[in-house]
Amino acid sequence: MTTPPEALASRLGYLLKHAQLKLTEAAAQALAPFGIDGRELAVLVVLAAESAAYPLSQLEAAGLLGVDRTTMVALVDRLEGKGLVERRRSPEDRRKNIVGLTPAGEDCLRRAERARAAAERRFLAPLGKEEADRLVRTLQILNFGQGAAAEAAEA
Amino acid sequence: MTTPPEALASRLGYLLKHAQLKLTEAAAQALAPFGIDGRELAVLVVLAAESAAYPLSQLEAAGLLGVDRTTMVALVDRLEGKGLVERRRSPEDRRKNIVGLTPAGEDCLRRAERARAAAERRFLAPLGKEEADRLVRTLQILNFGQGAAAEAAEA
DNA sequence: TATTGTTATACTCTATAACTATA
DNA sequence: TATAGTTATAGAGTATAACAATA
Repeated sequence: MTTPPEALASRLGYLLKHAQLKLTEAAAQALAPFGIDGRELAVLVVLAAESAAYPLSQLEAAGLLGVDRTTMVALVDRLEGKGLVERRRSPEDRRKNIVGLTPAGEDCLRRAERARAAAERRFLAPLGKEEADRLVRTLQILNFGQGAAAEAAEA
Repeated sequence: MTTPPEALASRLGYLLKHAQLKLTEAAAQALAPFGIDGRELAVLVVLAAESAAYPLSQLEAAGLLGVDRTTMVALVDRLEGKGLVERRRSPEDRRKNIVGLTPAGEDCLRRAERARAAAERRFLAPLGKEEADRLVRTLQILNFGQGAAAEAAEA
């Protein structure tokens, strides 16, 4: 792409969009060896984090990820096809699919997550450590508000 | 959307994506009275800014906007349908379409740009003025590098 | 009747390939 | 031959509507 005119390069919308495109591209490259993309990794992360407390149905996982239940079907289809997650009917409510990581999924998650974090660090490298941390906090405030961002900072 | 789990809420990819979605939504609402969306406004901005120097062809405008020439066709079609831009054949090279704002387009640009800027300020309001400025500079560094971001800061 | 998962369908955004008219 | 604009088409991503199984 040619350098954008100054009139665009100072717009927040442009800056956010292209920063996200650039990061998505970097993450895709980092995750390619594992055969998944960033969205699929996010599914694995949520399933692992929440399943530690209690098993998740497709709909519950979809809610946590902020995707439609029809989108979730395709997402789980792909991950199941790769042998990373498993569906099983809930014994308590036979309408529900409990979705959990397979051992291969757990392994993929661990290694892919390391690769993703490294790509994120490389992406943020032009900023200092302090400025990078501040960016994350600032974006948390914009997304969740002052309170939620402060809570996240504690964790 | 339900609150995302902590494992997602600290990911840069998630934060950038949802900040952009939120801003796009706010901009769409602010621009609705003018019958255009943020991408169409960006086209008007580029045409106005660059046409001041010399008239732009569709392909040149597409390059500045970072979109494909086929995408540009649809974009100009829509704006021409709304009476905001005009195509005319270049006398020097009859393959080229010179694209320029109509008087209605200039008027729409002025007023819509004010509304967009106001929406952007509201979006950034939870941050202080200083933190908002720093966010923009930080994103410029991530997108264009330290040098280009410094130049943009001068302007 | 309502809910979960599923399928079919459609809509947006984007890009590739092929066509046309000009050069 | 190459370029600018156009059209047709296809691929991601997402959402709505309808259906089957279950509650």
